[in-house]
Amino acid sequence: MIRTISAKPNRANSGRCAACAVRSLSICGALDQSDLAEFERISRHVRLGPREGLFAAGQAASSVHNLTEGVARLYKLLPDGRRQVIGFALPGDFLGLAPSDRYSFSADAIDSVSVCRLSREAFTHFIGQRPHFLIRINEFAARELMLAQEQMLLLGRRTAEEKVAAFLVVWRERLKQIDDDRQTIALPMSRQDIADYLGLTIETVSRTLTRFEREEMLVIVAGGVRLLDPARAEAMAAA
Amino acid sequence: MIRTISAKPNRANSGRCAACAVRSLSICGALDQSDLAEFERISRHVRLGPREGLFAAGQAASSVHNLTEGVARLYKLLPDGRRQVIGFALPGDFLGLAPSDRYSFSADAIDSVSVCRLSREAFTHFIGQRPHFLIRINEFAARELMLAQEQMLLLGRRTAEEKVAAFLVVWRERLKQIDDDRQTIALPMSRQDIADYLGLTIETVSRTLTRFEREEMLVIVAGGVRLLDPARAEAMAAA
DNA sequence: GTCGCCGGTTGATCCAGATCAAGTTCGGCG
DNA sequence: CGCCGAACTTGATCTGGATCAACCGGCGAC
Repeated sequence: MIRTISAKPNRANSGRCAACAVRSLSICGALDQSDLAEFERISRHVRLGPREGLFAAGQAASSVHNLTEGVARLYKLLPDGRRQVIGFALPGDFLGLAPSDRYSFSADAIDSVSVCRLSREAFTHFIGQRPHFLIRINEFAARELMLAQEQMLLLGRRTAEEKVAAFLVVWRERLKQIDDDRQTIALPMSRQDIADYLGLTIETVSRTLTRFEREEMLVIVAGGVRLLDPARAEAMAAA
Repeated sequence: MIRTISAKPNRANSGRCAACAVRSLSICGALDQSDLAEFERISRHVRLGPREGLFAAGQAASSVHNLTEGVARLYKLLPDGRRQVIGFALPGDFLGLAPSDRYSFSADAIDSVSVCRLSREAFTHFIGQRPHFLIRINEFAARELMLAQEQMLLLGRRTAEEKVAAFLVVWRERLKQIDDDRQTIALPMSRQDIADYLGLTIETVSRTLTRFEREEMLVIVAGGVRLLDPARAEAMAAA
């Protein structure tokens, strides 16, 4: 009886992965039909509301996650409460490259988020059987690492103005990649999140955006900004 | 004839990898006897003097490197010359996780450095045949990524004092891991390198170290520092 | 030797961005 | 509707670390 119940969600979700809108963007892009069926069997679809946590730093890293919908913030905290947002995860992003058995950062939903959750154990076994999948994971890791290095340059050596401009340019590029190519750049995260991502205060982010608006580089709208002068933003971001 | 000449260095170096002091620390720790022979065949041993470049950002990423001796600095430059050191590579470290076909950062020798250099092509082929090796590479990538995230926290949210203390503590730990466990922490890199790593100026690094010395937390010696009060340094580094 | 240079230290001053302190806007809710 | 609170903006002031400017000391060239 228990076996039947536990099998049920999988049957109900049959084809879930095959129908996944972000499959080709995600690590699952490297999986064929039969791989996909197995992946679906070992993964569980989870929905989270705004502000709900996916996992927290220090917890046993029992699961890996594949984001399919929404935006998540990834961050680290110092004992006194200072926070560094180390990234924003978008659909297609994989959260599970951990070198230890504990999460080294926390992740929570910004808006409504959907993820595929797999036990780390099952995931490790799964990848061990599939070298092409491992290569894919590797590519993702290398890309993450390059982004992290770019962010170090930003945090260590750029001015507030450059930081905000670079953030907008890179974020726009990422949204474009997941096919959200509107003139308005959606900013689902709060000013505080942006500040903690850029190593600034909320006031500096706010002032800088206001100034960009005054200088007619962009317009601040509900839930985002509209870039009027992308070239200028890109120039600021570049140096 | 050409074939004989090109085979010669390999024969001369036979057993080079088997005798490698840092093999167990490096990605090669995942290789068995026969893997190792093949790895040796496709790799070339290169020595570099102080300040010599391993590769530069923007160049075609034709090689991957495995550091076996010495210390290298990895860094990114902005068009106006501002520099961010994104890491220091020690024996056992692997430089080759690139998501694109161009190097995204530059690397050069700080002191005398030895590396194993492999063509990216041969390396890609090599790992494709060896899933256990891929898993090892993955572990290295995950560790790199975690270090990068820790560094983002440092760059974005820590004070100058915390940055310098954290740098010393982490660096000491790394030296310990490669069996350089002396009371004196060797600092082969310049003050400028440290400043560019921590997102500070050379003056601030110098002043902070001098103050630590005045406060009897450490003693500045030629080529490094001697930690008198590691507990205090660790407390500073923690928060 | 001693000259010059390079890496490092130290001091005085400056300023970008933090901090402190009000406003303002807006969406949710009785 | 009007009240509340959260998110954001704006203004005034402060300060940690940058910048500017000597200076020191060791060492390699000659």
